[in-house]
Amino acid sequence: MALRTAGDCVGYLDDAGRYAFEGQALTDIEACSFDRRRFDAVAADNPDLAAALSGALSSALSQLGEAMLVVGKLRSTERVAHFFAEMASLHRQVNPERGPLLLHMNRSEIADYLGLTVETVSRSIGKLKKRSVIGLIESDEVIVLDDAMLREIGKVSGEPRSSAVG
Amino acid sequence: MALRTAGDCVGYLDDAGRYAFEGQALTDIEACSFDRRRFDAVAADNPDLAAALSGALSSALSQLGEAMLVVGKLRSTERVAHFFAEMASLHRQVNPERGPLLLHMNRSEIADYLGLTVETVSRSIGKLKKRSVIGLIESDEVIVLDDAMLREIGKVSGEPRSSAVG
DNA sequence: CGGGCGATTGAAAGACTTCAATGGGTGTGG
DNA sequence: CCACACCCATTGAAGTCTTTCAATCGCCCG
Repeated sequence: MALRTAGDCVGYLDDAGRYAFEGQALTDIEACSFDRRRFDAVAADNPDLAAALSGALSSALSQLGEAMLVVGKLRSTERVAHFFAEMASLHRQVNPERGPLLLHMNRSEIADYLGLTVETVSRSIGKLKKRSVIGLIESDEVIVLDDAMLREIGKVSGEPRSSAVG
Repeated sequence: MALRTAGDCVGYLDDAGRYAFEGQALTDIEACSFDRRRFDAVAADNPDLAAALSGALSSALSQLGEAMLVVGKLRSTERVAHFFAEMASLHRQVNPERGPLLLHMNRSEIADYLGLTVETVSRSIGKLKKRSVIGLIESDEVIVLDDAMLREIGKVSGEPRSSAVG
């Protein structure tokens, strides 16, 4: 339900206080995990760490809130545009040099992430391509041709549901 | 994007570390707010409080995750059923005695909460009523006639999208 | 009684899904 | 080395669901 990149924390404590996490790595990764008891002990002595943890949780919360709005209020092509914009943002964050955006996800995974079907995703990508907002090198290698337009299309606005941005 | 009831915490810290919250009270409420600096100081000395705060955040996170699935994978009538089930659950939690469920929301607010239109919500409620899953006293006073069925209809399952529960 | 607001209902249009078929790439076995 | 099977992406057509546009109904209030 959310995308993470290098340096991010994952997981949370469920209602029973147990660590909960489900995820899938899109690339090779390195990850650290900590013993809960010892981590809490350290956190108790380091207000900064506790604050950072709380910050991570808050950040995840606002990210999920954003995703809710995307899924609840955006049409298929708009959702796909938002997804690409999000991906591009993460990509820049880790990989400053300009280069094609590697999705590391096939259509089926994208569809699942956006609550759509494979076919709709494919058609939406087609529209974005035809409008020259993006370009495709491979089916999972994207070039953002018009970042401003991409963000505009994928933007969540308060209006009902008809911002068919030309 | 989420429903809260008596005793719940609201709000979180945004990326800049500032308190962020938007909400709407459906009934008269009493609320407490705390000075951030002093609260943090107290939390630093009370690991239990810090843990409770972290728990509240985690709980909000899992609640939002659930909502994501509802909005992303359920059809209109299923979403409405889920909403009623959720409402009924909160209602029981605060108000154990059997009684009609007061929504405190009009159709427009429900529609917004579920990412649907007023008309669709109205039609979905009509279907639930016709199937004798719920009954209406007033437009915002509901009686749950078949709680099991309500939960079944509003359940998020892994299957694609065609569990037209008879 | 008329006006206004919320809810419901109907009809048509629009969007997405589902079913079905095709094309491109890759990997395997003959 | 090539043929074939397979997976993924794309495209087409039909079907289903939701939205949009409109009209009606009931209720409360002035």
